Amino acid sequence: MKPDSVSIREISKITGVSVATVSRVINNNGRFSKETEARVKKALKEYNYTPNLAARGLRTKRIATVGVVVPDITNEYFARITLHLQERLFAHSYSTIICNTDEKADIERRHLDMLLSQQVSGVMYVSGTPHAFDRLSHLPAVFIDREPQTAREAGNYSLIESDNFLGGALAARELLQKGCRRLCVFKYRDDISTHNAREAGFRQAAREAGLQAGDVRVEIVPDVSVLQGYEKAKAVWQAGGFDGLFCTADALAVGACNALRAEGVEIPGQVKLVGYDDTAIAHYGAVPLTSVHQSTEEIGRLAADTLLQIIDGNQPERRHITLPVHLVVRASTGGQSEEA
Amino acid sequence: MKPDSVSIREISKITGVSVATVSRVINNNGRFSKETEARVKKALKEYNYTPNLAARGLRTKRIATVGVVVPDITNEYFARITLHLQERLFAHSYSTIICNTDEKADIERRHLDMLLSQQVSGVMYVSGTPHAFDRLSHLPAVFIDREPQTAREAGNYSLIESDNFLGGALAARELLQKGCRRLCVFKYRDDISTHNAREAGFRQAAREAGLQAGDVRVEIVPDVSVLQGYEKAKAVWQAGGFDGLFCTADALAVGACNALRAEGVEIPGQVKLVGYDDTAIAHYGAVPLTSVHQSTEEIGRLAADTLLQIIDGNQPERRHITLPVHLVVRASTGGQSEEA
DNA sequence: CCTCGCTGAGTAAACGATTACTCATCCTGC
DNA sequence: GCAGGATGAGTAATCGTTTACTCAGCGAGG
Repeated sequence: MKPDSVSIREISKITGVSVATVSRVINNNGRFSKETEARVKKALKEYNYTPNLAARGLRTKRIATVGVVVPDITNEYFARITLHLQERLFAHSYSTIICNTDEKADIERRHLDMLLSQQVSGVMYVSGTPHAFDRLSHLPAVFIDREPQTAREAGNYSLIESDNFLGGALAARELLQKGCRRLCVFKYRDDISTHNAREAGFRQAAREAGLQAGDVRVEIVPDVSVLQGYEKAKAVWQAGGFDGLFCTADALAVGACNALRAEGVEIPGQVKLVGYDDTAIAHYGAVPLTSVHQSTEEIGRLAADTLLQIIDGNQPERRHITLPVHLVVRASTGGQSEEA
Repeated sequence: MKPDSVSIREISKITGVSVATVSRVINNNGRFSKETEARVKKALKEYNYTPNLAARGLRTKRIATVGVVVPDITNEYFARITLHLQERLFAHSYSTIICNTDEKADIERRHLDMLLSQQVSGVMYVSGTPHAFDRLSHLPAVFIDREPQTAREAGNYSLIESDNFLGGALAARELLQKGCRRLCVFKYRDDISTHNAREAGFRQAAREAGLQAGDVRVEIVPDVSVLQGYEKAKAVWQAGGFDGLFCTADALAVGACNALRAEGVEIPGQVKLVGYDDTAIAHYGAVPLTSVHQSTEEIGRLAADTLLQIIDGNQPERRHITLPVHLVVRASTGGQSEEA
């Protein structure tokens, strides 16, 4: 019913000032008298003016929109980060285009082409391996969780991650302190810095506690899914077993838990279990799961602020931010207390 | 490194044809010879031409982007729908701007203003009560799950939902068939068509089985959260109890399950429990949860196709689509079999 | 031989907003 | 009384595409 949207020109006609002045008032840019300002603002409100972002973007070559590239939005951890990113960016009047890549290079490529076409002012990579990073080497970018392996020379980006090494170490210490000696790690892939760091931290803590390298068995899984955890746990248990298991993602731990119980193994009696990310499933699973917690809110907030800094042309305060993590102890390691 | 992006004009200079012809080739629109086409296409590829969507949007007043308004992206059910929406829209070369409203009217309003500024060609409402629907009464829109209560006269929209009435009825029949007679329903709010329909279906099935209206107790909860389910279950149990509980969302059921077990109640021995949405937590919770399953994939696919039809100016085949649901029976009602 | 219709392609005007120039007016200080 | 700076505001070019007109050339029908 209402007019689709009035343009700056119509406001100009209505108020009797030129379009240039209207634009100046809108952007609070340049000089104009108090009266002019009042008159224009009144008209803007009254006629419900909505700026045409296409026109503005065309002229200024920048648009208050950033792309968010995420491997799987149905993963609760990623969803939470995405949510906080959006909240923060929205508060700075940026909008976000969320792209789900499913970890597929060709999908990511198409998404990036689209983002470039949209003239987005920056890109946020949530835990993604950027296969197509070269396409946007000149664009402001922030990586969350995973470091880009390629195109590292292009300078215009930052990395925000939580302390994965520490997270792995906390997991190991918890298991060791609770008496575990035959340790096992289920790690997601072998080429992701995030998960490698978790393993490294775990190993180091085990070494410090006097274990030999051979006392820690590491299994690689190709997917983060409950099913993968289930299958792998069944296989490893039947092939010799362990008394402490650390999974670099909660879903794996949940699957492992199910498999072990199906084998008649008691948790935490015979096997103790630690997951990662502290997702809802960890709270409410069959056996409440001890898990490494990282603050998605803080990650999102910092990442958004950093990207905005880069977009504004300021060097970010820090190029590489590492956030602390802590362990939430639950029944799967037989504990009540929560340790920082 | 690479040139930011070549424009149509540069392609025109390179190939020696006019910009108009280049545009025609790009859009496969109008007449041009085979040779011209080949020459232009070669140049486009070679110089890595990327269309400027701002310019195109400015000229054509429409842009291949739709807004997706969702109350809470961290809710697995919404996230799955959003994912499938995006996949489908992306396949038709539309991009999506995902907006999280947190069910807050003012946030929704700001999001909608932004979407209008972006000149999006349509809006998808995922299970949201459109508080600000009037802002976009002229825009193509598809509602998923919840029917708009206001501005209903504006004709340009469709509604996709699953059969909530049937879902409620299936839940009731399952509980009744397993011997429950003192039934209780935890319903999310009292003003949401979706959840009201679930309750209505539940009541009707109970009536058909010979129960009196008084045999079904209904409790309203203000939030879909595990905590709410926990508190409400504790209170209701201590105030008299029930032997069959239906929650209109899985999270509530998980909370209720925890509370009841904390009270020493056996599930499914003393109380049987049915949830809704069949989310991961239903599979892997402490007691695997019987739940009503709706296909997020189908909902997403249909919604996307319908919105595209409306955008293209065709009346959608059906203005109101209702999808079937089925019950997945698990331990919380003591069952193994899966019923359609 | 003239005219008509078709084909392929160029010219130029939008779309809505921003901004570099320009300019009239007024004030201030000498 | 006048130079010169400050102030407020208008003119017009521009961003990259699309598209309504226009037109030259060519083949066919009368």
